[in-house]
Amino acid sequence: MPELPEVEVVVRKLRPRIIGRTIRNVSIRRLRVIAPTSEEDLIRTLKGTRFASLERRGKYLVFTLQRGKASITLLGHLGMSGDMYVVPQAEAEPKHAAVVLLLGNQKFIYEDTRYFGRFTLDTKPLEYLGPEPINTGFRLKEFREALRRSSQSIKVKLLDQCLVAGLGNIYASEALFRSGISPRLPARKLTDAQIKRLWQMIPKVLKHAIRFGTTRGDGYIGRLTVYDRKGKPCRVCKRPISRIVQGGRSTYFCSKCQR
DNA sequence: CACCATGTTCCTTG
DNA sequence: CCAAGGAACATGGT
Repeated sequence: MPELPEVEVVVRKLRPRIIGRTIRNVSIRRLRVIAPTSEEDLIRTLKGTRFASLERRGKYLVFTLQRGKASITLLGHLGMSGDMYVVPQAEAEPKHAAVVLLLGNQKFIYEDTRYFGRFTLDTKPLEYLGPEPINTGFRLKEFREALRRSSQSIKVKLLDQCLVAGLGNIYASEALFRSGISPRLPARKLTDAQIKRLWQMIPKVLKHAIRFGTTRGDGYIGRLTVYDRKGKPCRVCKRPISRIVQGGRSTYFCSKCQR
């Protein structure tokens, strides 16, 4: 999926194109993405409302809609392969359109090849999210205490959205590389210095990705330091990058630079 | 055909 | 009860 940086880029582009616009019609092309909301409920709730705001929370898109004075929250998530954008009403729809909203002469498209994402009225997932790693709320003390309480490997722990919201498989590897920490190290074994370094690097890695892009835009994966570079020379020491599996997912790292 | 993929949730196991 | 591990979800790329 798009991780925090990719979601942030989608939100920034989407925001000016939808704010103030009214939803004239709602078309659900794949029921799974609106669960647990029902099709009837979603259509009835959204039709005739106006987009008032759009914010990002972790990897979620939080839409606020208004109908008169009443306010409605709609939660979006891009799963592994989702995207949301606005196109002219006449434009052909993508093969894997999941939800289409008619906005007068334009339409909002949520497309998702694998349909792992969400477009729903159920906002429960937001309650379990940890702090935002950029802008506000990411405190060193809380981060340190949470790591102390876990025996999971630090790489797997970083994917826990309760710890910090928005890191995914790519940026977890990237942040650990830049912090010089082995992904296999149990979270509770990190030294205070390592924790501080990781706490500092997480926002840096994410902000850098928002600014320069990595996995989106033209489908091109830009300058990632370690992710997907198995066997290629470490950009720092030239030794080949390793790939291991943790929690069923790939981790890339440099066994020399990361202890 | 085999294996891999930016995520989350549910079920099983210990 | 809790933590950890693995499968499932669905489609496509190599």
